[in-house]
Parts: sequence; structure tokens; C-alpha cells
Amino acid sequence: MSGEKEYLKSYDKEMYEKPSVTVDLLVFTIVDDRLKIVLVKREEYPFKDMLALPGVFVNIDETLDGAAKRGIKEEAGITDIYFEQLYTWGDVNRDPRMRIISVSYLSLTPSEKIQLSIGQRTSSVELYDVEELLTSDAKLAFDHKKIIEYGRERIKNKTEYTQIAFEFLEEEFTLPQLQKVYEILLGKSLHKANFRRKVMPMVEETERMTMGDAHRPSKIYRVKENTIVV
Amino acid sequence: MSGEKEYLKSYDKEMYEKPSVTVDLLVFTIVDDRLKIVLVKREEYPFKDMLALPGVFVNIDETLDGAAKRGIKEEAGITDIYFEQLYTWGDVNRDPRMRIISVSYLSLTPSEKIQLSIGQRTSSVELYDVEELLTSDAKLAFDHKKIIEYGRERIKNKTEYTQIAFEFLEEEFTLPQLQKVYEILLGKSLHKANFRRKVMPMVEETERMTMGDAHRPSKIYRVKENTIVV
DNA sequence: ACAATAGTGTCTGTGAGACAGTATCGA
DNA sequence: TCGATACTGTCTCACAGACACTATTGT
Repeated sequence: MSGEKEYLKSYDKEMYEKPSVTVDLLVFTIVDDRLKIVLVKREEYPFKDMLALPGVFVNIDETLDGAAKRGIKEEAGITDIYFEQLYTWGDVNRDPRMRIISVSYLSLTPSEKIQLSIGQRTSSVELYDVEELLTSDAKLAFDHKKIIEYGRERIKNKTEYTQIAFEFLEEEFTLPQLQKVYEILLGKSLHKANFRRKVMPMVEETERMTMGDAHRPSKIYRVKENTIVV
Repeated sequence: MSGEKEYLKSYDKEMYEKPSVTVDLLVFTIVDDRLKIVLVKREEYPFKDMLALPGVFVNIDETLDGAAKRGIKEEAGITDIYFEQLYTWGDVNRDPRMRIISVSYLSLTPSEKIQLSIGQRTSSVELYDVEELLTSDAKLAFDHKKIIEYGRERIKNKTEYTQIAFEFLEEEFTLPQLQKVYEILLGKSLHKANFRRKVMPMVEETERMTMGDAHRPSKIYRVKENTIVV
């Protein structure tokens, strides 16, 4: 069957001008009871000295998830982390240099796992307060502020109907800690008794408790086996 | 500042091998009380004669949404339609010819708006029964079956917490019609009285009613102004 | 009158939210 | 003992689900 090998030719002939594809990373965490995100300071034009999401080009032999994983490892030093695809941004003039389509990835982690490193084209990698970024009129590189808003919104929504909040905590935690995470993500305070009733089916006690505080200690919990955390 | 113009050079030098980017379209509708999707039969290799999602390459000066809109117009003849980005598929060997990253778009429409046309590389464009496709072991081109499953799932989920079901109906409809749409999308039957209570705040009566049926006529409604349908 | 579908009134159980209380630590 | 935080019991109200009923057409 000649057709089976002929098809390659017809496609080679059509020389589409191709966009570049990158993966941009939104690595969220919680520090000092505040939602934070990993941003880099750009060392090159365009948007030199401005804050931007860390990102990597997608290699030709690399999946999107693979590129995201690689980027998270390179920029935040984390190999074992929750992440999911967020949205793909394809406006024509997002980047003044050339047409770049960016697949954004949302990832959540307890702050203890983060080990910030410094990329080639960036002068620093730091955690920034998310609400502060979004409420101030701070300008970010490219369309990255809009992307962060979108990611922030996704976190809030998924907090309501999934268990992603657990991704911000390490394996063991107390219920007051868990409640605090929910309150930060939802942006409102919750009633203790009701909150505990709600999360009880998802957690299981350990035998241990917190100690050293000048008040009643709290039980330490972990996520119950059968709880789907995403 | 020389830097401002220098930056272009440094990027020109790095010759990344770029993937191609396409937009794949999931156009869903309801016909004869069944969920249907627009598929094309491929006329070329690879996957010749198999069913596939309609799709278009993203032009270098075209947004992703723009490409989706163009594709929907070309394949289904619709210009005014609800659509949203679904997911971006980036496995390395999705397409045996070359690396293609596909941004999928979900769109919903009343069947009356569809006018199927025939593309260049496809022999036919038709509506196919979604549940039948997904429950049978029918094979589709590329990873398109997985994409359809993902889209089907998204519709089910969003039916529960948004008003997308309305997108399948024309401007005026009866409550029994609306209930039928919900039942099809959710895959289960609903209780009449409860359903009506639930949707009442989102609709408003017209003065007209159905006629000609050998049973009690039903009031004709439309979507209430302040109802956010997405 | 009857078949067939449209539409309504009401009961019940569940669960979210709010309140008010008790428990246990360090100092 | 007291300050501070952890934890619990119970009331209420809204709402989803189920049932049983009435209403209106064409034949």
C-alpha cells in the first residue's frame, strides 16, 4: 500500500510556521499562614527585573506533564509533588519576542519540601505572598498575573469540592492546622465544630499529640487510606 | 540600552525543534434524547477511514480561541456557540507523523444550529451517539476516544454545578424538555417536583404554551436574564 | 371517559451553620 | 488559679428527595 508511506510527504510540504510551546509553573505553598507562590526575577529582556512564573520550553521528545515535572524539580527542587494542568494560554502577543503558547500547571506543596534554586535566565527564585500580589497593582511579566489569578481561583474552587487542601500539609497534622489551611484557601473563617464534623470521615487519629504549648494539646491525624485527595 | 534589542538574537540562536499545535473540537448536541458528538471520517493516513475529532492547525497569528471558533464554523457551520477550553494533550506519540500538541475545546449547541460540512481531509462529518461510542470497543483515531471520555465527564460535572444544560436548548423551552436534557447529561432520571423547584429561580415564563399534543400542554419558558449560564 | 403528560402540596431526613458548653495543657 | 487553645453536644433551619395528589389536553 503506497498510501501508508506517502502521507508523510504531503505533510512535509505544508510548512506551517509553528508557535513555541512552554510550560509555566504555579507552585503554591503556605508559609506563616499565608498563601505563597514561587516566582523568579527575570534577568533578561523582555520584562527584565520583573517577576514571572518559572517555566521551561517543552522538548520535542517530552510530554507536557514531563516538562512540568522537570520544571518543578529545576526551580523548586521538588520531585514528589501534586500537580495538575491548569489552562493553556494562547494569545498572539503574550510574548513580544515570538509566538509562545504556554501550558500552565498548578502545583501544591507543603513549604518544607521546597528548595529554591536559581535558573540560568533568572536572578532569584523566591516565595511571594499571593493575596498581596493580586490586590496590589504590582505588574508581572507577560500575562502571568492573570494566570496567577486563574490558579488562585481554581484552588479556591477545588478546596470546596475536593480534598486538595491536604496537599499543603505534610503527612501528619492536627485538625486546627488543617482548618487553618482551609481558611486561608477559602479566604474566610470556619466554625470549629462544623469543620471537624466535615473532615472527620477523611482523617484517622494517630496515638500521638502535640506537646509543649501552653494550652491543651491536640491530637495528630493523618489522611485516611481511602480518601481520594484530588 | 543595547540590551533591549539584543535579546532577540540570543533567542534566535537557540533553535528548538518545535511541536505543532492543533485545536481539536468536541461539539456536543442532543438529538432524539441522546447525547451526540460531531466526528469526521479520516480520508488519509494515519488512521485512514477511522473516526476522529474535527480539528485545525493553529495559525501563527491566531489565538487558540480563535482557532477553535474557526474550526467550529468550518466543520459544524456554527458561528454563535458556547465553547470552553477543555484540556491540552501532549503525549509524545499521539500522532505517528510528528509531535502534535492538541488543545481540545468543548462546545455545546442545540442540534438545530448544526450544519455539517465536509472538510478537505475528511470524507464525511456526522453526529455519533456518545454513550454508544464509549461503551462499545470502537476504536477512534489518535487518542480521541480518551479525549471524548474526558469531555463527557466534564459535561456531567458541570451539569451539577453550573447551568450548561441550557446550552443544549434553544431560547424557548418547556420544563419537561429541560428536565430531559438534565437526565441525559447526568445519566439518571430525576424527580419532577424537585427538579422544577430547583430550576424555577433560573427561568421565567412566557405567555405561550405547547399545543397539539394529546395531553395537558406545558408552559414555555426562557432563561431568566440574571442567570449565569456558564 | 380515558390515556397521557403537566404541574402542585407536603412530609421527612440529612446536613450545614451557629451557640454554648467542657477539657487539658503551661505558667 | 488563669489564660489559651482543643474539643464536644445539641438546636435550628434550609433543602434534597420521595410520595401522593390535581389539572388539562386530544381522541
